[in-house]
Amino acid sequence: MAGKRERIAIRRIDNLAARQVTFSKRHRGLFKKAEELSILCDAEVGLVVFSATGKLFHFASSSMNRVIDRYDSHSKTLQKSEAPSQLQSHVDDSTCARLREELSEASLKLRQMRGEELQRLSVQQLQELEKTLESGLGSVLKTKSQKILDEINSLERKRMQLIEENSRLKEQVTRMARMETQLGADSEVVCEEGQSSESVTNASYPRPPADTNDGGSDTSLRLGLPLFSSK
Amino acid sequence: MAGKRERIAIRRIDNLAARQVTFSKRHRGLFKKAEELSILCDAEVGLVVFSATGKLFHFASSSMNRVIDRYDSHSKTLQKSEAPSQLQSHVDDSTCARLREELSEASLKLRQMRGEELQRLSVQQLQELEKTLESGLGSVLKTKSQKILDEINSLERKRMQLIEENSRLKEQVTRMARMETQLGADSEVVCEEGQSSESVTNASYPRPPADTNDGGSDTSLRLGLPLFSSK
DNA sequence: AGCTATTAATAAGC
DNA sequence: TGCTTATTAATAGCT
Repeated sequence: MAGKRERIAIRRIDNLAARQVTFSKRHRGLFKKAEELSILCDAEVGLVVFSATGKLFHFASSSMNRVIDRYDSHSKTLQKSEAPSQLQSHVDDSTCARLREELSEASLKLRQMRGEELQRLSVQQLQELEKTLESGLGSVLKTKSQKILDEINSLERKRMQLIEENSRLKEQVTRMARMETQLGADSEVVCEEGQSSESVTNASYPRPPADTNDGGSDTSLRLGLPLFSSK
Repeated sequence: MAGKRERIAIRRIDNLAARQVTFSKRHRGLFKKAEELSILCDAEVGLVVFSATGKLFHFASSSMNRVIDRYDSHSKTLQKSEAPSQLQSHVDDSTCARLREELSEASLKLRQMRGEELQRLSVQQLQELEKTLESGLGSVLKTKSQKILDEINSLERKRMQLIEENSRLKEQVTRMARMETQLGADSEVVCEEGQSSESVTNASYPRPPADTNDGGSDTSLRLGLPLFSSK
């Protein structure tokens, strides 16, 4: 009854509860280490963390304001010549309040689309959300399919060009070899390192421009839709 | 040829060289963990460290300015005595700008989750989005199933209560009818409009409280998950 | 800078 | 949220 721990990948933890537990554990660890560093090594440390739910945690070996000031003066050669009463832009508070409201609403919707905080929704609302998600998922799959198709086509085009070029080169090599032969046996020049003309096909070329994304790790791309969409 | 490590006390390391070495090791560890926390737990993290020699190191999951702004606006709830030259509340422009930024970012994400503006995303990003949507959809379906189940159970309970009450009433009616008969045939009082005792079972009751949601239009609720989830 | 012996952090499970 | 344990990760003391 204990920890069968496996190393976890460093990517957003999907499960809400697990994410919160991990946050609680790791944020303690992080703050502890921050404090230790500041004490052991006589460093000035400032650490600010906002949890996914917006809660604020902070630590500063001296004071946060001091750390921030020092940070600003270090990173900024940018002038702060705004001392006088800046009257210009001054967006009023109501605008800001509205922005806050809109933002919190958008955040809630995002969390709900990720499957969190659904309890308060009615069956009707859940139904709508479901429809939205399904439709969104459909678009994503379609777009992904299209992009992959495009990529395949592009690669195919490049391949054909290379094959063509390859043929030309091969022909040229053959021609030159024949000329060599006709000129008599002077000295080996063309096929120096045992590279026969047949192997030209497999010779390595410089990488095609861009698309260096080999990403050899993921062969499990689920397309989820007919590759050749009917659009 | 290796580490006989003893646990060290957390106090300033006197030896300069040792202190610098420890700083170099620990500060890397600290930044790594800060980044991991921000990724794993979807937290916004800002970390600033000045070494004893005055060198600056910093990390921010978003941007340092953003973290500092957010920190300020959080802690600002306490102090009002600032900016003497200006009208007090005056949430400064940078806060507002940050809000705007966050809002537009959230909106974009929302649109993308709904299947819009996907063209700029890479296949990798689309893949991530797909996973998020699928996971969200799963949660929605699960929640919906649960709510529907709850509703069914609730209705069933109410039905049973009504049946019970109905039985009682039926019995009472029968008893009263019998009394009528015994008292002789004075005049018809109980069953005035040809409503026989048998029909009581089908009599209309006032609607059960709440749950007036008849919603007769949608009989196509797709649950999409086993109704009896195993969670 | 590298290299281990050890300690510290922490993923899972209650 | 707190506790426990199996494992992995960080790192103190040397070279």
